[in-house]
Amino acid sequence: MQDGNASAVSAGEKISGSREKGLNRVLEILEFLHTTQRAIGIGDLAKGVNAPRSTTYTLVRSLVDAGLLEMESDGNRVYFGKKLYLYGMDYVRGNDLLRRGRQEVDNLSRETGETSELCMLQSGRYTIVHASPGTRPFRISSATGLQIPLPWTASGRLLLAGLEKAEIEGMVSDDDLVLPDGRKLRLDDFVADIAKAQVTGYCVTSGLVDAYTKCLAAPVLSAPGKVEATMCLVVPIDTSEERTGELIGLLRDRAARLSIAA
Amino acid sequence: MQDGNASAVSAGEKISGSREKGLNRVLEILEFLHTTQRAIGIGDLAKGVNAPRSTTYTLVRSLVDAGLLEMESDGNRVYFGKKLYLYGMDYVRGNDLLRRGRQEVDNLSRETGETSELCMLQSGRYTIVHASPGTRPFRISSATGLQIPLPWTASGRLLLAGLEKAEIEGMVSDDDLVLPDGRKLRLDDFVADIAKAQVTGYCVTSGLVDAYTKCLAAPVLSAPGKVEATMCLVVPIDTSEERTGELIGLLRDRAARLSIAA
DNA sequence: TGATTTTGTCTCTTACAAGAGACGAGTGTA
DNA sequence: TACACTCGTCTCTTGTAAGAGACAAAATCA
Repeated sequence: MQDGNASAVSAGEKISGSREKGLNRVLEILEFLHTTQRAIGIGDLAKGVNAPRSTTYTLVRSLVDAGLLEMESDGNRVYFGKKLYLYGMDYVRGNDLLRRGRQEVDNLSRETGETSELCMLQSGRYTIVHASPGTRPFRISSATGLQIPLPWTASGRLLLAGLEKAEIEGMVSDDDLVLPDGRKLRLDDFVADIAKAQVTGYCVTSGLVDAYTKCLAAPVLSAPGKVEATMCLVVPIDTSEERTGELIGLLRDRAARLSIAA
Repeated sequence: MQDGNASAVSAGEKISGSREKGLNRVLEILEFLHTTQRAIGIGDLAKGVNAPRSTTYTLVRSLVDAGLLEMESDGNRVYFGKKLYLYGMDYVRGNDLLRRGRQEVDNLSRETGETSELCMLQSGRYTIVHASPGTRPFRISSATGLQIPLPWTASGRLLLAGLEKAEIEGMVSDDDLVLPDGRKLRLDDFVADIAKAQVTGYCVTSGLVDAYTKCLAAPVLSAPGKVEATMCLVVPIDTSEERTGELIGLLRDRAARLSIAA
């Protein structure tokens, strides 16, 4: 319900930018930096998150002092800091699934030569948590941390397994149902896909995110029925039936291996 | 000057806990979780950071919603969340030195079999940014993210190269000068060590952190004279002169390689 | 079983942080 | 040389978030 805050960089946001809580501003700043993926001047940052300049200066100073952000050597632009890296490593350490998942993904893409990813739900959004590029001449795009509408992906269909239709509806906006090429998915079809994927224990989508790839995904379970993550392979759309089948088998095997330990 | 906030879990903190800014509370919470290295109940968390319970609940909810923290499945305890991991990866991506440094460290410990580390200053504190365990039967302790008083380490002597004595004094508390075994270092000796290390271009300390290891370190420069990081090897204290020399040579070579690109 | 602590939620007050805006010092650019 | 920027710092006001505390419900203990 109130996850709207995180989602939009500057969406509705009510009428004006009345008095906003400092912490929220900070969360917006972090999210903004995450999307820009580069250091940015404080003035621009203020514009970007739609915050008053004076406030932004104050907050950024706090964050820099704390080490969550770092000032570029030019003394103006800022980006993520070492502290966030350390906290992130703490997260990895405390999270078996992620640690082992990264490993498996790296193995998988080395063995198959295909792009491989570990995906999870991140506050209601589909997120590529770790990606390994594979060895194809054309590097199939996909960066760690990227967030994509659930209906565009095979993993999305697995991650929502077991949820009520109403819940699914709540997590998918109308925009999400519009594919990159302009086609519009029907929510009912999406829900049906999810149910089907849950039964078959894997999912394949073709030409959804772009016209040249298909996506194979298998679920990683934390408890019977509870999908914690997915592993997936992104392969050229003209990959043969046979090889696709092999890859799915391999993928399901590795995903199942990840599922073993709680 | 005001880095005191991060250092002490519950130190002086002035008389009472008058009205504290939400953001600061959050920073304390993160730091607290970083030191405990495990999920913790919200009540305990409030105690730990010395914050009112009601406030803590509010802040934690915000952070969980934002994905910076995650609620354990028991629905009470919290720990770092996926978002922090993603931000951390952004940091790595945007930071050539760290990315390549991790690589070099991993290589180095594989080649030598010794524990190897990449270290940096983190808001005035010595921090092990990345560590690779080596293959010795006794795993020499050292975890990523660990913070240690500067005077206890060889790297510390290199990282402070070029600073004025006054600056050094400001970054080193009296407690920092007391070694784990109770011996007390003289500040002047420490300052002298730093000057010497700068000239020789490497540093070796024996039996400082513990009686069984010595630490070899070499500086990574971001600009002529500016020490950005150090690489170091932690080896048994009885390692021969000859092998120590070899290792230092190797270390300096790799550190220099890291120094090349800005 | 009742006594005691802990947990999560709510309400109300006021101390104080967020924000508006002014300012002087830089930096282009016409 | 003026003009139009942006940058970093300050001051003052007021809307509001931090905090104290009360509660019911759940858990823990004896």
